Amino acid sequence: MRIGSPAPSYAPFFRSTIMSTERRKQFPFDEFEPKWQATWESAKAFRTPNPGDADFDASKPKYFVLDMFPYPSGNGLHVGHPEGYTATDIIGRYKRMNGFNVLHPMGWDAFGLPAEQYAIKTGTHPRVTTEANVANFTKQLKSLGFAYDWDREVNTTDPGYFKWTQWIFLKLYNSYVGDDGKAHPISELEAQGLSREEIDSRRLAYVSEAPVNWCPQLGTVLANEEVVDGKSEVGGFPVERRPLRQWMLRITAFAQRLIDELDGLDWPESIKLLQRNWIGRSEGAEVDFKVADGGQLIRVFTTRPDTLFGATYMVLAPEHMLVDQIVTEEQLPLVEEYREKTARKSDLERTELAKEKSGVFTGAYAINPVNNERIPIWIADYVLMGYGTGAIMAVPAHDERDFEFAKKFELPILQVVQPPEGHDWQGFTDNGTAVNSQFLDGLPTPDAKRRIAAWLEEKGIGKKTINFKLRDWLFSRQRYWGEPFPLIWENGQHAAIPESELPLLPPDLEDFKPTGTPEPPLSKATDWVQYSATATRELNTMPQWAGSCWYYLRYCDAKNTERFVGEEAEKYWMGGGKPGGVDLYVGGTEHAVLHLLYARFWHKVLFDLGFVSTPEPFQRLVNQGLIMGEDGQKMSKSRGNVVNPDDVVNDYGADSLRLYEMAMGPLEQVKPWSMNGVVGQYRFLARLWRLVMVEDQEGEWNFSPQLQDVPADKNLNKLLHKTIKKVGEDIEKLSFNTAISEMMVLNNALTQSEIRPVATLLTFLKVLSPFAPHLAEELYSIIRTQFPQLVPGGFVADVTWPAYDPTALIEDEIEVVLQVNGKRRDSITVPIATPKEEIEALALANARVKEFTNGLTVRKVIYVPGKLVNIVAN
RNA sequence: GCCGGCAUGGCGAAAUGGUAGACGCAACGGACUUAAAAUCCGUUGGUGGGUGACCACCGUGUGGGUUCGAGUCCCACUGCCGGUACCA
Repeated sequence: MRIGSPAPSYAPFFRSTIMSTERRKQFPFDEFEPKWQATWESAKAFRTPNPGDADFDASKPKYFVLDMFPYPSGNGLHVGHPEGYTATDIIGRYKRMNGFNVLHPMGWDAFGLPAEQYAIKTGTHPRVTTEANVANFTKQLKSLGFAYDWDREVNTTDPGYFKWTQWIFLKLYNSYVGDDGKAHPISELEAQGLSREEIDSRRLAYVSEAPVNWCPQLGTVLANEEVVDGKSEVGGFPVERRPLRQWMLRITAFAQRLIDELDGLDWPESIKLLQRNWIGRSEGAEVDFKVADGGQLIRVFTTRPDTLFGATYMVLAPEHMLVDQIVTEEQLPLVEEYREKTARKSDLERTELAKEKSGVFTGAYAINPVNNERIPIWIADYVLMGYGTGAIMAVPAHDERDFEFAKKFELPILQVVQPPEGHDWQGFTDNGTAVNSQFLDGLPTPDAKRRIAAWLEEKGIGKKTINFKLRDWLFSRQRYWGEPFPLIWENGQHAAIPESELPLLPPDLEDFKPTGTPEPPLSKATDWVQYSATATRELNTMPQWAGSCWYYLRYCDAKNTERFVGEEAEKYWMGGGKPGGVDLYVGGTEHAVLHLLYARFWHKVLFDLGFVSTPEPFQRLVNQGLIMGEDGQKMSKSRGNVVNPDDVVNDYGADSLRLYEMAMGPLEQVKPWSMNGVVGQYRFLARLWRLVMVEDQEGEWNFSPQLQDVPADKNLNKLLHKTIKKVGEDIEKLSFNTAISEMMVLNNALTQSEIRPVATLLTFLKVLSPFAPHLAEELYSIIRTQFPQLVPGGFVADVTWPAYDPTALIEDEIEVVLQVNGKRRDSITVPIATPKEEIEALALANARVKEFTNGLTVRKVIYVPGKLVNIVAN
């Protein structure tokens, strides 16, 4: 394809016929933006060759710049989307211009609830809805001129994609974590002769009974996001927790690595902290308490074993297995009632509504192993079955929750920690000194912890332990629109289907209505369910997170039918000698824990099994800030403050939108939208356009006679090189807003000069091109028609980033600010090479300085080279 | 409650410990126009003074501190935004 040879011709704009709704365009972006988008597309301008391709240049370094791919909702693009996308596009284009092979792809996280809910309502197959939404999103994204390699587009609902999601699941299913903390193939356990039960209990994907949100009125299982305050979002019916056979992923086996290996990543510290807190490592000890009379053991976890002497009662989670065994006949009715009541409550109710502590005495007692005291055993919902051992020793004197509970039920409170001066010991939870604790007395808390741990271990009744808040990942959903599990059930046992049967497509259902039982909708496809005469398929589907756990890998080799990603492609794009493979990952903070933790988990499993070459997926992470509405509120349909990017593109063009999204402020910051701000960027681009083009009487744009092939004067040249330098540095720092300001300064200077040197303008366009690629491309090609000898063929997107000339930046003279006692009083302009002594002398002799030092003694003269002189006098 | 982030003109913002407010918006004045829009030129933190070029003082949420010098560093506090919530 030949580029840019025909001279431009634009239709005149008839002002009189154009109404206010269709305001007159200040430059014909509506013509050239679609033109360049089509040109880039047909020229495959942003196709990225892979290792092995004929046009692949292995000598270039790689740069993998990634956006969090969107869920293609029916609402279309939101102005929040192009914020991150523009940032990565600028980086990607800039890196290309700097000689990198850039991988900058886009795709669709397209499984999910809304399409299924729409199907239930209208009967439209989710595939149809999804296709339409993807088409709309694609059109919208293409209208913004992003330099994606569309050949690498991925879609999580595409069988060619989810074949590999299912394949990775089978890897998880067929792996376990060894003593080395790494994933290994399950075949190793088989070789050791372990039983089927033992093997199943160690798989990274395993079956467990877990509670789901069951809504009897709606006759369906609900996702967490469909439950609001314990009621269904639709209809407001009560939702119960009901245990159901579920698939779980053993992410907890990676908890420590998920914490430790954050260290090598260039992520915001706040996000690392969020992940660490989510994983929630806590060091403590497990202690066994004997049940008096019964003899059963109750194991508790505590971070404060040093307070063991202060344990005056115990609490079991209501669901705790031992409750049935130890409860006395007398207390049984109360305990039963309490257990039933808590079972009905959702997690939300248990926490948010239970401000007031509740609980019931079981009638049983336990023996405190340190002093053989009999202490009562209670059940209470403030002890959670899912954390630790589901049982605690209560030390009311030094734990807020136990303190509250003990006060309410009038249980004894015994001091065992002496706080520092000025603190009340009741409810004191910090470090202090052990008291009333026999052999621990006088020890500071950390020492007491060590001492008691040793003692417990010696007696064989406890040991140091580490606990994590992180739970295993509930991986199954009772939904239609998700990846089916590549598993079957036969004689009550599960088994994987052969890899050759992947992808396992979901059955083509026509009836999407809930089954009315907790059975997943796939159960309706009776033919599909029957795998063989004796085996049936697993009916659950995977959660939406599944597809997004590995999509970045698929981008490296999106069309590979043999492997989830080709080895060579993976090594090249994900390699680079750092822990993480993706060089820059931009997305919202809402994924700080779940998506980013799940993806890291899968990646580590794949790494351990030798399928990928780095231990971490994402080296550098940046969170873009939320864009608020013009009213400063979060954008939402109900507030009516949503801005549609299509409207902005229509009125001001894609380049204006791109520029505005970047000029708003720092990328990471939360900031409000302003349509006037868009206009500012639009005017900037229009002014730049008019540097090259002038409008005649008929409203036709012609090449400007002010643009001439003459050398730039010294000041303009200095400004140009300053701009090249600053914009390049700012892009590297992701400070796009200040880069744009600097380009505006250059633009303003050019506007004000009578003659505009064409070489200056061409360089300016190169610097502008990552930000406003359409206008840059258009003006570049227009200038080529007038100065063919100055403008080589090809896209401006393909040119080399201009190098700035440091010599052009050298100032002949510098302005030195004169301060007296830190206050600016005057400034002097001196030749650059003026020695320090001379500048100081000039400063002291300065009339204004004298005025303010008059009558004072000069104590000190501070000279900051090239900047200022501060005279200290009193 | 706990954790994190933010606080600068009328507004969005900018400032390696060194001239606070670059750049943009809005506003105001002027040029062009029959007129308006657009465009171009200029003014624009506050208070006070001067006919004027200018000058002084005050000013980065509040109060202290470090420093020759603080929007920037330290301590204490206030307000707003986000996350999280009985994790023993």
